[in-house]
Amino acid sequence: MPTNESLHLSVDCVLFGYDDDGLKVLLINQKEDSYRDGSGQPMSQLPGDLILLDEGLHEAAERVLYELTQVKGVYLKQFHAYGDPNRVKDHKDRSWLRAVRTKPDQRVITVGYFGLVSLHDYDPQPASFAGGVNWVDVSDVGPLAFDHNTILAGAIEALQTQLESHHISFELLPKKFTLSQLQQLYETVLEKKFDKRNFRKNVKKMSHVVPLDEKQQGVTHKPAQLFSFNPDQIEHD
Amino acid sequence: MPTNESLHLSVDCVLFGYDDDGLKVLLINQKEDSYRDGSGQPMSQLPGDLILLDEGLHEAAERVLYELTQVKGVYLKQFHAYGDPNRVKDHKDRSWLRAVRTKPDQRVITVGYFGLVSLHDYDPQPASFAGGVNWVDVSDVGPLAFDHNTILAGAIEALQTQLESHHISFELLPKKFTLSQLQQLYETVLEKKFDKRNFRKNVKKMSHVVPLDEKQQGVTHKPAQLFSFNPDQIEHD
DNA sequence: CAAGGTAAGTGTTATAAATACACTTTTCAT
DNA sequence: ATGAAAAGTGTATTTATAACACTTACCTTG
Repeated sequence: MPTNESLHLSVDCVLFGYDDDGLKVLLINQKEDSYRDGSGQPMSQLPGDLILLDEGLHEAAERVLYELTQVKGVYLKQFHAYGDPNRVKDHKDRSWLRAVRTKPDQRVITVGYFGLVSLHDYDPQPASFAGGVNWVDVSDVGPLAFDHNTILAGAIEALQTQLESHHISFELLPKKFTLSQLQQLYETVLEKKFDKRNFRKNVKKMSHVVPLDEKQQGVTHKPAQLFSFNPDQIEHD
Repeated sequence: MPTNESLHLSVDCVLFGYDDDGLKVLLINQKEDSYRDGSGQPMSQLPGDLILLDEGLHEAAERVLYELTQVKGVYLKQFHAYGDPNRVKDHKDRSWLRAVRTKPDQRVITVGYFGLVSLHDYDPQPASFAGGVNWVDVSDVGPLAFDHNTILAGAIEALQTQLESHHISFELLPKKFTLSQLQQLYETVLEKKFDKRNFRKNVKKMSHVVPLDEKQQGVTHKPAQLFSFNPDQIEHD
């Protein structure tokens, strides 16, 4: 039985997009008709690619995302490497690999990166050369190719952990945001409710969240005070 | 100028060993005389190896440690992947690579694992086929080969973070331990002092630390109560 | 066998952080 | 002018953290 002669390395990117409508993840589904799951649905996967010989891991993740979304400067963070020798050998994944890779049997180790973009200000215009590119609500994600459900779960966990410890929430919000938006973001990502008054008390202690001389406009209720992040105030690691 | 034609993957293990004497890390120094730093000192490095084609990442880390220390069942956790294209190309590292690798110019991406062992009960007997194998106090570690100082720093950070969030302290302690030993472990790893009474108050709240009907013996002072970890009480992720 | 050395063990008070909880205000729409 | 809708605001309670010093048990030695 012929097995892999060599070993390849890829990055897979879990790009989270957030707007008032929820937390989404960018998925692509392959054009190839043959690549469908049992029920004939085209199967989705995380954007990823083999890394080039002279590029770093972070660089590779940036390239993958740029090629897909044309967006640069996305916050990106490595969270885990996945190296099960059989991670790309599931039956359901074979047909697509045969269609798209010269060596479908090669073993691929992948390094997972998660990225954060705000979907408020603009839509990162998925460049859809690779087939359909969709933002899918994280709670509506169905079965993905390979071990991509596992990778997504790892990314969500990393995002939850880091939302509290590092100051990354602003990567998911518009430049100017209300405290209710900030609270909703926390509630969505961490999947729990916060008390409004207590939440705001805590925000007041954060020196990197600064109130603007500006109010929300065009709403049918009392307009909220706008805030922004002051990057200078963020303590880095 | 010929550059890498292929890309290889290794694991590097940061094996932490703890005893009443401090936190150590297992380093190997290469036999090859040629492999010395500027001042003629033999250079040390973290134990690591290319992964085999049919083995998983975790498995590979287990193998590397088993080959070096003959110890199985070590707590092992992946913490980061390092993939700078030039990470093994530093001048200081070339001579050894030429001596030991068939393709010294190949690019190597490495996945870092940290491991924890208690040095109280026994000495894991470094199997020294690979040259000198030494436990070095983490604060005495000098310059290492490749980017291994960076990797070590990453491992220490991961250990610090996880000592508090996950319950891994017992991996570094003898099966039966005193509260003073536990406190010292925390103080050593986290590099800060704790108040004895407050520390013990907190430990009493941890259901996975259980008092034994047994006291310390052979000490020249009031013998301490012994405790152990109850693995059933540890909430897993 | 008494005295001294050594680390173990123990409680209280003060300060800070987290939680629980309900009404008033501002704007827009009708 | 009225109603709808979300913004905005304060206090009291509970819980966690922090600071702090003396007594106890065992071993050693003289």
